[in-house]
Amino acid sequence: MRLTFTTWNINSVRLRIDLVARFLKAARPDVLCLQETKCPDDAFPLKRFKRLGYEHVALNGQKGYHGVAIVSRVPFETTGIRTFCDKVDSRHVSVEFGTGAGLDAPLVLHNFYVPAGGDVPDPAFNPKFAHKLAFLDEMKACTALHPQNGAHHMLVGDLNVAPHEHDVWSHRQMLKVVSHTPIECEKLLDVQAIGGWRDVARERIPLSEKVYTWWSYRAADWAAANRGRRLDHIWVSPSLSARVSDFRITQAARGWERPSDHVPVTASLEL
DNA sequence: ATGGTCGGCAACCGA
Repeated sequence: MRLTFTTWNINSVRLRIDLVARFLKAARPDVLCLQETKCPDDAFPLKRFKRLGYEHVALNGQKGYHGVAIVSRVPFETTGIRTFCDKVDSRHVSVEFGTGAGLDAPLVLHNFYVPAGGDVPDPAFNPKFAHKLAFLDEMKACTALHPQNGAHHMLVGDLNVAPHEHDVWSHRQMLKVVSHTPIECEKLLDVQAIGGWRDVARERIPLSEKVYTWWSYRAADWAAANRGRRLDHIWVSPSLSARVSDFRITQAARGWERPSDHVPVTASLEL
């Protein structure tokens, strides 16, 4: 069977629910992982997702900031929420799909919203950057994110780091800009390496090619400037690497009316 | 070199 997964930082799920519906009707992923829902769980637009065919929902929201959600057409069996850096921030939710749906092994899916880290790339002067680095250190130390048993694993989300040279529009001009500083790139790649994760985008698109999933709201013309960054990621365990049959970035969504500054990133797996 | 724009929620904070 084929399962399709999308990750999208929606920057308010309530404000942009019509854009979500537009994407879901066109792309029909089986599973949608959202970040920055900015929505308490009791205000999440459940009915709209149900009408669209997404009846299974795992929520970790909070008022005003952050917030993650997984909505699915396929039932999942268990859900989990992890906290990092002793904060109650809603930055993680996971679900496990069982073999009942036709998979040859269970599949654990982690959805993350890593802290953005503020503006000043020095942890001694900027507590938000210190928090981001500590968050990445905790991800590295988290054994649940070191997939090594018989299950399949995926880790998706807005990781707020563009780790490779061509994950940003200008490596040279971004070296001191939070999201592409050497220390956070190294830490994110450490999380990836210790878990044995495969970066789906970079397994399919050469490192020499520019790839972006985010374009700033502050550009007068985002498409003309094209000063993007690849902040949104889909990682899979080695057991799934050869089963990825499609990967796409829906860049057109950045040009929709009142868009998120992030676009949907989608991978299909043959399970 | 600097400031540029969003969303939440009601003055700024976070991005």
